[in-house]
Amino acid sequence: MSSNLLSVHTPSPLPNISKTTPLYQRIYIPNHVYTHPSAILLELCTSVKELHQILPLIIKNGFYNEHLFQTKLVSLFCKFGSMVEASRVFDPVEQKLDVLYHTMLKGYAKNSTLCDSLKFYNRMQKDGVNPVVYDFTYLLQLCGENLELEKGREIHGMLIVNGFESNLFAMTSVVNLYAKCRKIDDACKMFDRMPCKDLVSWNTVIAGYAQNGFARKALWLVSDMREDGQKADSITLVSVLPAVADIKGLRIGRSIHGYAIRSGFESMVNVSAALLDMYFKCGLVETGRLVFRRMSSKNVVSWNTVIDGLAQNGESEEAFATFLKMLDEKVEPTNVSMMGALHACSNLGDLERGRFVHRLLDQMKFSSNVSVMNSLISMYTKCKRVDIAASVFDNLKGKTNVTWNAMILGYAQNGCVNEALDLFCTMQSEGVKPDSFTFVSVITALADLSVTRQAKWIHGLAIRTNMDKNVFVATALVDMYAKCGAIETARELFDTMQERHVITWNAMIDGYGTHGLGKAALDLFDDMQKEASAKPNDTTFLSVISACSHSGFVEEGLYYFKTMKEHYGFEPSMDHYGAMVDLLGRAGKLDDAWNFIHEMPIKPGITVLGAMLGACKIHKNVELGEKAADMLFELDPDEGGYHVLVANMYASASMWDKVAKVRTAMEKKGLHKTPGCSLVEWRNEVHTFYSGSTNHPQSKRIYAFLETLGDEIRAAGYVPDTNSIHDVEEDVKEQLLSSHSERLAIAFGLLNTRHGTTIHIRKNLRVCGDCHEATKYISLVTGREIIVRDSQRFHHFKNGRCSCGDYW
DNA sequence: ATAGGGTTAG
Repeated sequence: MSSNLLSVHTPSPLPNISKTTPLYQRIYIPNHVYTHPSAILLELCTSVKELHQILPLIIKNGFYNEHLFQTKLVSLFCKFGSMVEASRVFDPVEQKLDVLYHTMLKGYAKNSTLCDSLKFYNRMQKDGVNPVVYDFTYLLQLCGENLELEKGREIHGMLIVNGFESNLFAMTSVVNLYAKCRKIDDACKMFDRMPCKDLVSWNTVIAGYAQNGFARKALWLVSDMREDGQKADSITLVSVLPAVADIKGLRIGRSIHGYAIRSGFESMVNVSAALLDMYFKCGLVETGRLVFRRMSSKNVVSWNTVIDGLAQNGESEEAFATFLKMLDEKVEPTNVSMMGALHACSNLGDLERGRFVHRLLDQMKFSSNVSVMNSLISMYTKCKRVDIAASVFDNLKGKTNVTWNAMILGYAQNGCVNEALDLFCTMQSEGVKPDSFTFVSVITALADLSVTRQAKWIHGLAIRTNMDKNVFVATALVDMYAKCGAIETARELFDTMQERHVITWNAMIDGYGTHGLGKAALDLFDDMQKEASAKPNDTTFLSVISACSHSGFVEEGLYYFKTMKEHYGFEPSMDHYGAMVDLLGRAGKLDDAWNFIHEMPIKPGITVLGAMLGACKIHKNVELGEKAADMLFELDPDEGGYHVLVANMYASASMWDKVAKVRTAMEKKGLHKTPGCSLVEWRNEVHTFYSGSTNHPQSKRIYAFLETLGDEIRAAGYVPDTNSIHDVEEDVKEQLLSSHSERLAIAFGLLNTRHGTTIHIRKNLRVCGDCHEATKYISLVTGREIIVRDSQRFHHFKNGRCSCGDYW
């Protein structure tokens, strides 16, 4: 027996004794009323072990057969989670009081399965004990937690049989049961039937609506509740604030905050955490910071909320710094803290700090927490290290469907389509059911690949598993078809969707944009503005502006940029500025683009300067191009593509010494030109061609065909643009150009498909000017339609013209 | 009897 348990003679830990305390629990000491020491000892117990140490004392004093001691013992064993010990006390009792049964039932409900609890309930009935309200509330709570709707309905029935139909407590539990089982209409019906309602029942139904996605209804109920004469308490606030966050109802959120301050609930950690979360979800970072700073008491939850809130609002540097500050202030991090820190590292793409968190969570024994490990996998894939992610994945025990999804998505986002598909199959063979997340990941991977056959396969699978009803999945399908060049199919799917989300509209608008169908994109955007269910967001405007850019709609682009800022109040991001520079630059308004860059309120980033450089290359403006390149390389982009762009710009102006300089600089930095690669699908197989490659089985035939084709298109008026090549003879230059990967792929397609078949090509880089010109003529002389998807957009070649109108 | 930070999607 531990010494502190024996030192009960000090009066301080004694519970107060009231007039209703049974006499046999008291002993009399002159001038003082004290509880019997054995009872006090029981009160002080905190574990089964300590309880066993007290037991001999109780037996020695002859209290073991006292009903109250028996009940207390059972209740304590139940509290400590040991139903075996509780039964050991319960079973031998000969004359069991009803209260002993009720205590046992509570124990079962808290510690055991629903099945065991119901078994005990049946035994209790057989023994002739009448159930009390609490028996039902505990059983219903258990049903709610385990989403056991059918069993819950049975208990609801039993409760009516026993006459508790209008009991406040019982009915509140019933309302809670239906709400938890996502039967909010039933919950509401029961709530309406309640003859009188108190704060708890109002809170229950409010939380029910909030958790079932009916945010506005939840907010309505709060005012109904106040009309009913109930004052919102901290639980009401904590229940309703997530609903405010759901609908980004800042105004109502602020007024709730005001009420929290006036009523004094704001000082409660859980209330202020809910407020914090609401502000971050509404995007009010500054207010979030303020609330956090003002919090008089912070706990782990408050820290975690701020860390993740910052990460979600693009303040990942600050999020990570906050995580470190939390460690510094000796707040013990939880799994949620680790996930927040990993989230920040993912956003930053910072492998170094990501690895630091990995080491930390190994030390702190979080490696067995699946959720943390899922975030870890995601972090490594976002930092482009699928290899490390895969090793974490392989070694992880107790994978959930989320783990599989994170890994499949990781592969998909890193261009490892085959690995993603393989894992998708393995997942199913191991009996893990793919969900909407899985489908979105796989569809994204296939969109990248643009293989029609596989596109149809996953679409079919989505239909068979009823996944196509999910908005995210359906949107991914729309995006995939658009990326496969099947823009009409994408639109058909879009039109048949029952529910459309902002992202659905964005995907379709973007699809039209990349196909050069600017008019269709803008028409759709008009439709969207008429639709009440989908409000445009900042991404919508990015798609709209880039659609204008691809179609040369300069005026319209400028108009929508203005509308976005002034009418919709969206602050332009770096991507928006990039799209605007692209819009002006592509259209040849290089000076306007350059001025635009200088008038930007933020420092131009890589996307902006890259767009400027690209425009300078197209329009052969070396002077501005050099300036843009200088600013760009100061930002140190780790991509070889920009150097190649500069080199090509100099080449097209025949400035060969400068070309050589850029090449040397590239070598020094260890950057390489990404080799050009084109894919074409034929007879259920994907054929890959690299620039100048001769390893294809049909290689000889292809090159021979290209030569005759070359003669034909030259006869039709094609003039090779050999300006961009130096150091070799004219005929070799022409040969080099005609062996670009897309030409090989096109030749292969023409040779192997029937006349009239459209040829689909997928290229990893931007189509070069000469190939673009040549393909126009090829479409003319062969009478074939050729669709090329390059890294920027689609080109539909038909009758000697391209859909991009030479805007690309 | 009521709530309470969180893992994968564009």
